[in-house]
Amino acid sequence: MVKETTKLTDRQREIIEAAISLIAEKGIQELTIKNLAGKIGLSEGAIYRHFSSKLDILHGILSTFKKSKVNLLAILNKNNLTPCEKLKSLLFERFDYFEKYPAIASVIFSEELFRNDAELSSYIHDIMFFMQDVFVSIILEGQSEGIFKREISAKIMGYMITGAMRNIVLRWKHDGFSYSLKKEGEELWKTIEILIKEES
Amino acid sequence: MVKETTKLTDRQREIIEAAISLIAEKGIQELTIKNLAGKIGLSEGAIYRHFSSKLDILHGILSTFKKSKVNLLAILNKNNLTPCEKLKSLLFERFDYFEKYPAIASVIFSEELFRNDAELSSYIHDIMFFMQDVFVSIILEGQSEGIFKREISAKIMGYMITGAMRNIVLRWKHDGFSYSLKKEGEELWKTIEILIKEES
Amino acid sequence: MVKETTKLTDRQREIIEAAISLIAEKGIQELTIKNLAGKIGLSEGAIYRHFSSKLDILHGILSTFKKSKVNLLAILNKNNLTPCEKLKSLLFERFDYFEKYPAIASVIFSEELFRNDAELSSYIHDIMFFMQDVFVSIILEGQSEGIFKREISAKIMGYMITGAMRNIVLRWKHDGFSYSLKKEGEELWKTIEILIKEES
Amino acid sequence: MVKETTKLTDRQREIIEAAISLIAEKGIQELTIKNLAGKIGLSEGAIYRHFSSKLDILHGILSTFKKSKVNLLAILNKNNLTPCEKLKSLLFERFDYFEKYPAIASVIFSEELFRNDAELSSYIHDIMFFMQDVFVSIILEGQSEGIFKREISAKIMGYMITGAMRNIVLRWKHDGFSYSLKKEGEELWKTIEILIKEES
DNA sequence: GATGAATGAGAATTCATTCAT
DNA sequence: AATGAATGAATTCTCATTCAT
Repeated sequence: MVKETTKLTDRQREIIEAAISLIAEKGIQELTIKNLAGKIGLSEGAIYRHFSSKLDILHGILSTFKKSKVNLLAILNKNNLTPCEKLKSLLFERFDYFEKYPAIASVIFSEELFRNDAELSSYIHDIMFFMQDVFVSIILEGQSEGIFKREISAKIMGYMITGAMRNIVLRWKHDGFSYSLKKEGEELWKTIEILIKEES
Repeated sequence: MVKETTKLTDRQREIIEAAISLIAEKGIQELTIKNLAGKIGLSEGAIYRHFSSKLDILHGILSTFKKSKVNLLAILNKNNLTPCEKLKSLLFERFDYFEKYPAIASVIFSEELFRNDAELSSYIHDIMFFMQDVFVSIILEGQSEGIFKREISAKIMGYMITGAMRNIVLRWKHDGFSYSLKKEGEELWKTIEILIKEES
Repeated sequence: MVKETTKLTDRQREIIEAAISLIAEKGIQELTIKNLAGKIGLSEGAIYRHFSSKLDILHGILSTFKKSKVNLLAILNKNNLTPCEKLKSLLFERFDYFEKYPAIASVIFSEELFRNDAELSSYIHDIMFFMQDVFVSIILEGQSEGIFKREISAKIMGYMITGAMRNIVLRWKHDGFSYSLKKEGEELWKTIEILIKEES
Repeated sequence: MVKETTKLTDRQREIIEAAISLIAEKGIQELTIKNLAGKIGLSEGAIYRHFSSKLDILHGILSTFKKSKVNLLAILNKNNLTPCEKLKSLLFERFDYFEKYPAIASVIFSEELFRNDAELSSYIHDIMFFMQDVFVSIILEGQSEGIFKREISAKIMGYMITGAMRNIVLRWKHDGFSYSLKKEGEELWKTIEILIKEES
């Protein structure tokens, strides 16, 4: 079993990356040990040198996702930023990340794929909920500072922002990654800013 | 092959309902002919008297979803409603529907599940995009009438609304359908109303 | 069980004919109750009103073949014909028959198709061997009258004649029944005549 | 997919041999993956490590048959042989081969068995037609040299010879391989020789 | 580390046959 | 007579996993 704290070997990283892109390209049903081994150029048996089971590989994938939480927290804790700036950089950080790793973007928004295993399922929900929570806490901060509208529900606003991100990313994927995701992110931000800011 | 226009027999409806709730409860991987037959109390072979293949059943499921499009259009075309009222009834209609058919709600927001088959995949994307488009067209209407903020992107707003709906429904499911979805819908509407309305 | 002596009903005949042409067109693997019923426009269950089992249908097919034995015997016993004339009319009778019922021709030469069931297997071998025997007895007759070469083996000659017939018919079928089988039969007869006749 | 040019592994050869004898003993309907695996003492799944599909196995069988073409061509090209000698050695070579591999003999003459798949069907027809053509070309050679009767049709003669071979082999099989096929071959040759040779 | 053969469980599907209506 | 639903066995094939080399 790959412990979360354990550093991954090069081979393990390679396998996880291959698994992610396999899912991103063709869906979870194509993530078979055979396809995975084929993609890397290993035999099927060899995979088991590096992961004790397929489930273990899926865990590895989700651990990878979890790592990106660190970036979020860094932003959240930059005290020199206003809530508005925080919100913006958070959003842009996410879109940058997804543009850089489209395969991960495809997979991270497909929670349902992991429904089979209880542990995996709660794992990915954690990740999604954490992202929402980060947004919510910034919004609350902004509301308490009086720069964001106080009458709206921060929780709902969190849902709206992460939901919109998901829709944008998945449509981007559906369109074959054919345009700049960053620009979509800027458009999203513009609208959020207008919506959320308290009239001064 | 089950034609879209064909009326389904009772058995076919029964099978599709069983399939939807199987997916909702345990995920698409549990949708096997064996489980399906077991759930209904039939032999595996018997399923094939009613659907020519498993794919055909999945088509049947998606057709069921598509039918709910009709409700949306009915609202869209109620000319005596203001855009604001339209938006509200649309939202509530959806939440009512999902509360009534939680299994469908679980499945309809899991586009990725159908990625295996190209036809199914585009089918479900159609359904999702259609819902977004309906929201967008109402928002545009409201903007042109000057009652919704003109500076925001209607498309983005559509993404935010459907995205929020999805997040709410999935969290509701994740929490075991333990509270009223309707109330969540009302909360969502309250926030949307505040955000979108032009200050008079 | 359909007794051999029993007269077939119209429906039974219809079913057997459909079965034969199904085999002729697409091979024995396509002879399923479903296909058969579909070809006639009946339900699958209905077939069992007329035959107690699929095996029974196959028996019916072979009985049909067996009936054509009668024609052969009639020729064999025409005492006013010389062995040479008998041989010729026998040959032509067969080619006429096959040209008229190409489906039967396709099937009767495919003994192997019936290998599954011991009874059917010996049945069809009977038919084939009977045909060979008829040829052999005529050849022997001709040899004893001194008009056919005495040094050749009548049995081998029988093999050669029926074997050639089979090859001609199957190639004819392979070529899509696109030319006259009768002409091929004449060519065959011309060669046989030359080969077999004693120089006078 | 097993390429024709690819050397087969030991296991592949073993599987193909088992398949051929299974067909020979009990007919094509008994050639199931289960029976095949059972005969070799493997699990069903294991078969698929060596052949990608059942069709692939059937291709393998036919490739085996095709290889015996080489022997025929070798005889055809022995320039020091007279047409008469060529014909004789060809015939004997075939009977030797069939006596050595009775299973193959059973199968090679059952073209109809492979009718299911278009490719297989044309494949086996190729093999049969090739054998006929080899006989025809030798007969034509003999006719042009004036040692075979010129008035007979070489094509028909080819049909007669291969047809007789088939009848002899299948009767031999039907009789449980209980006598020497070689002797039958000699009898056939004696008759052919008498029939075909020009009186000097 | 890596390979390749093997396994056993399970998947979708087909088929002959039965039976209530 | 005929239908339509149902069954149970069989079939091809896939997959995660194991293990000797």
